[in-house]
Amino acid sequence: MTAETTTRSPAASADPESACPIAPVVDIVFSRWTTPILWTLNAHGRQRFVELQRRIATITPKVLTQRLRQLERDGLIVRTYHPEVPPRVEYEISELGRSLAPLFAHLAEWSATNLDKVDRARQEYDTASPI
Amino acid sequence: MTAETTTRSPAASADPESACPIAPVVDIVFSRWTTPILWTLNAHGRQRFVELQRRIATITPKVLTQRLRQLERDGLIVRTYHPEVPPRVEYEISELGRSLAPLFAHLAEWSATNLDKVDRARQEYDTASPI
DNA sequence: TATAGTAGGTACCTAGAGGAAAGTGACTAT
DNA sequence: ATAGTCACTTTCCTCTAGGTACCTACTATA
Repeated sequence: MTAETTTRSPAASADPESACPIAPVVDIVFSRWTTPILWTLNAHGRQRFVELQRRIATITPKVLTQRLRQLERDGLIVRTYHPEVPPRVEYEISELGRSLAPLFAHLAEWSATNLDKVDRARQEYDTASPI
Repeated sequence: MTAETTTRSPAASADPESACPIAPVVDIVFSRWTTPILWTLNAHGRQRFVELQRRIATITPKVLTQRLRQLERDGLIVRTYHPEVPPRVEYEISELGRSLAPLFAHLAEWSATNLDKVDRARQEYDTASPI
């Protein structure tokens, strides 16, 4: 990550953050694989590593581990380790993570309303005369 | 996609899309550089290429062109070419793009409320005992 | 004895996104 | 004659996220 994210020079509308105030949130919430993980944990409740892996399926265990650690560090999920044999680890969404639910619902709503418009725009663009 | 088998096992939520219904929207709206561009166009109105480049600053002209083309194809922005000398091109947000504004506002609100919680969670995680 | 199951860790490697820098075309101003 | 402007385009290069494959400890079960 960019380690100098909190430098706030007043006149510097140079970096992408001052050009876009939601850039930090986008980094945290909408980086690669985080939305499927958060969505799955929110939809199906507390789950073990292999359950997540099975539900998302195209993610590799290495990357799943990375993303889970990152989400845990950001406080969006909670990891519970049970020192049994074989080991058992459970992941669940945190309160902070659950506070994203209305946002996700909003996004799903926009998707339902406008995704076909994007598709149509693409078709128009692709069939238009390439001047 | 996987369209070969007729066996529909109920647990076949394999691809990341079925695991996360908002994945397509995230791809369209929150891919790299798209949020700063959309935010800038929404905040400052119709702008020329160099204005966008100056406001976002860390983006290179090559990537800015790529992202603008992509957003135009998706119908989120409108490009207007004026065949003058020197050439003049103006970009503005489309109606479809403007429909994202409440979503962005929602995101900004979440950011204002919870970004410091993420920061605190990170500090806690980093200072915790690494068992 | 061998195998399966769990939750990862580690080493190596590749593809592709993105950055740097220079070029382009048509015209104008000096 | 030369330089400058705009909106890119092109070429080359780097860097890293992510993929593949294999490894760990431990026990129950066959």
